[in-house]
Amino acid sequence: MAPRKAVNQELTREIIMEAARTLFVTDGYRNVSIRKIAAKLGYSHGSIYYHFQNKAELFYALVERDFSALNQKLDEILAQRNPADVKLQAVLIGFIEFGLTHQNHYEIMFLTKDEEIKSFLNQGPNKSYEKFANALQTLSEKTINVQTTWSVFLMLHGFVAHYCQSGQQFHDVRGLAESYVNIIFTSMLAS
Amino acid sequence: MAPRKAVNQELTREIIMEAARTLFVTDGYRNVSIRKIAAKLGYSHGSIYYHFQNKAELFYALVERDFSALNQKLDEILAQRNPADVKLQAVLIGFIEFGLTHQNHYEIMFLTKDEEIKSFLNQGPNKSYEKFANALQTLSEKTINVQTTWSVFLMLHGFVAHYCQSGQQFHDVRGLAESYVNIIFTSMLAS
DNA sequence: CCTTTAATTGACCAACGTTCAATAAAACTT
DNA sequence: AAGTTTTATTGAACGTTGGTCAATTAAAGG
Repeated sequence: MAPRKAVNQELTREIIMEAARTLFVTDGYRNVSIRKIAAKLGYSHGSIYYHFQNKAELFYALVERDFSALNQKLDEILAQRNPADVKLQAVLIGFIEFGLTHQNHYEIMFLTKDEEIKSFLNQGPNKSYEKFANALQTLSEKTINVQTTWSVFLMLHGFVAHYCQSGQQFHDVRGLAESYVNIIFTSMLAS
Repeated sequence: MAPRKAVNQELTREIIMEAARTLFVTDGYRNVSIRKIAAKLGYSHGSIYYHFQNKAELFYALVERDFSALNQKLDEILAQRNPADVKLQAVLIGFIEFGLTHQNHYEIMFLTKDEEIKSFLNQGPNKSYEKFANALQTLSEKTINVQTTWSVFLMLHGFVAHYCQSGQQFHDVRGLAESYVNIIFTSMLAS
């Protein structure tokens, strides 16, 4: 009943994700519809479903890369030739910076309640947390226990979650983030 | 074109809110539709809009009471005849308990990005935070500054936000919450 | 040139939030 | 009691969403 597009460019997962990403970054998961993505690319909405099984899979494909980016960021900080305490603070502030410069991504990575999305998350959050926890253990020379490590994560999460919600950018709250991290930092050493 | 319901019971905001609340508590904002609420009450969906201007207003009306409940909870803790440090810990754990026993409410109170909902929030979150901050200031005998107070809030928020997302109940994480609060508590005194 | 496969389309579905003219019940007025 | 006004309810309608799928044709392989 319906023709097929002339072949100037076939759709690929890459092309779709590229279009989806820019919409996603500015508008967030809920305000981006499959139809808008298709319209932006000049295709019908049905074609998206040939490449992705549903909206959740498409957006998880974007977010999967963000887990890699976060993991890589942690690795880079660890690879710096700096004193352990400097690197430790860099890890803490780095996590906040990541969260606030990819707010809509962070939301899906660590904040969504959507069951459909969660079904795609797999081990992404766990793996990133493992990296984070290892970094803390290493840099503190094992002086902090798992309970404290987890608590530090939750504290950072609280900061990111709040400023995600308020919509402020990282550069707006850099100073706050630094003193927040300082409080966490000193309380880590005390334990 | 359409008749009007026989008069066994006229709809009121109260009745609607009551029906909405039970659905809301179990299913969350996004999974509760105006149509489901109306169906549960045996009315047409249009009738809801006579009593509430839209979905956001209806659910904010529910959440408004939760701000009162939270404020009241804080007042009750402050009114206890206990040492200040005991009350201080009760405030911290009380906030977490509140958040995790009203997860879908907490989400709208402190976690939503939905602009329509935010437009109804007004001073609700600020007012509750003021109460919380005052409690901290009073109970710590002014030894903590505003920056620390705000940080303590963000830390608690992180705990609640995470376990809201994971869907666990307060009684499942009571132990964790207590040690988390202890870490915060000792770091407060250190500052 | 013929056949097969792969990709695209758009009609279609169920559900959503929201609006609104039509309606009738209820409350007033006389 | 009759007439009028107000108030609450209805459901059709609109636009939008995520998702499905038979029909179709472009491209690939023979």
